Amino acid sequence: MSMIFHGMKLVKTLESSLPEKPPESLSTSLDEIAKTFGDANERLKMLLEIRNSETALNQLKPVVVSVANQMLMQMEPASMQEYWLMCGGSMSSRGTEAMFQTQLMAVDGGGRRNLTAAEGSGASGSSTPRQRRRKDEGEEQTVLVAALRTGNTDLPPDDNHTWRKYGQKEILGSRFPRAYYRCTHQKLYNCPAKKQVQRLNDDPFTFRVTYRGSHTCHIYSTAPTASSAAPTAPIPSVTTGHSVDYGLAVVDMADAMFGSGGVGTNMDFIFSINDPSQHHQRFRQLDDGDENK
DNA sequence: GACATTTGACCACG
DNA sequence: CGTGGTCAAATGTC
Repeated sequence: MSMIFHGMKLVKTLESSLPEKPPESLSTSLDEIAKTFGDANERLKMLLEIRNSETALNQLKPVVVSVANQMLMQMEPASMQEYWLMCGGSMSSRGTEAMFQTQLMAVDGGGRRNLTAAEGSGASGSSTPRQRRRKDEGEEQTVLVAALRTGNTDLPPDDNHTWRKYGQKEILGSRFPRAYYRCTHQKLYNCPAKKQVQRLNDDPFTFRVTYRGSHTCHIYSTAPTASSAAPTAPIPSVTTGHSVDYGLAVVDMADAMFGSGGVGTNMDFIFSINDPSQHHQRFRQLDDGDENK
């Protein structure tokens, strides 16, 4: 939408200066307009792709389509301009090439298990098997993130949290291994946040990042929304001073603009528009055929 | 020495 | 029993 508005603005500018426009700059302006609308059309197609995948996604995310439609139908120019500015500021301050993120939030509705004691007991062969947590209850949030195209493209884009890698696993049907990270402050502040990073099969320059658990080692300027329904005792004294929580700030911003769906199910599409002339990323359908079995 | 990463093994779960 | 998530010893880095 913002790109369309931008294109319209260019058209108006051109229109007002048309009589005295020299042919060279006229050509430049037309090129710019054509490119802007072309890019907007490309993104529109992504959204339509999302809508068309309703059937597949509905099993998991009943609200996907409505939110996509909100994007398409209900955005107001004023808020779009604001959104544009917010995105631009946020992204430029980070200096990342992640141009396009799709956020998918879900709440695990599954049952929870009682975890027994014996945490941290011995290694293999011990008579008391160590406790292994599985099936983290709470929300799960999946984000498609463009990989850095310069430097080490193996590294997942920075999300302003410090993560410690604790595992890597070959995943059936995936060309690339899945990496497992947990919050660096897990021990210190009992922070339960974790994330998984997985390259997409058909686009090595895109990561699927799945966040689990919300950070309790951080302070948010705005109250986290559905993504942190029940945070466990935030630590007020922990102010790292290093920038804002980009990942969750994005969610908050999207919530503020679109409004959250019901508890636990909504989908926010984040277009990070640092430089609108670059968006090599294409939306990937979140279906099973895409990658994992 | 403290902390992060690697990696094979362990174990929960379907 | 296969798969995926986690553990923890070994190793690397600062």
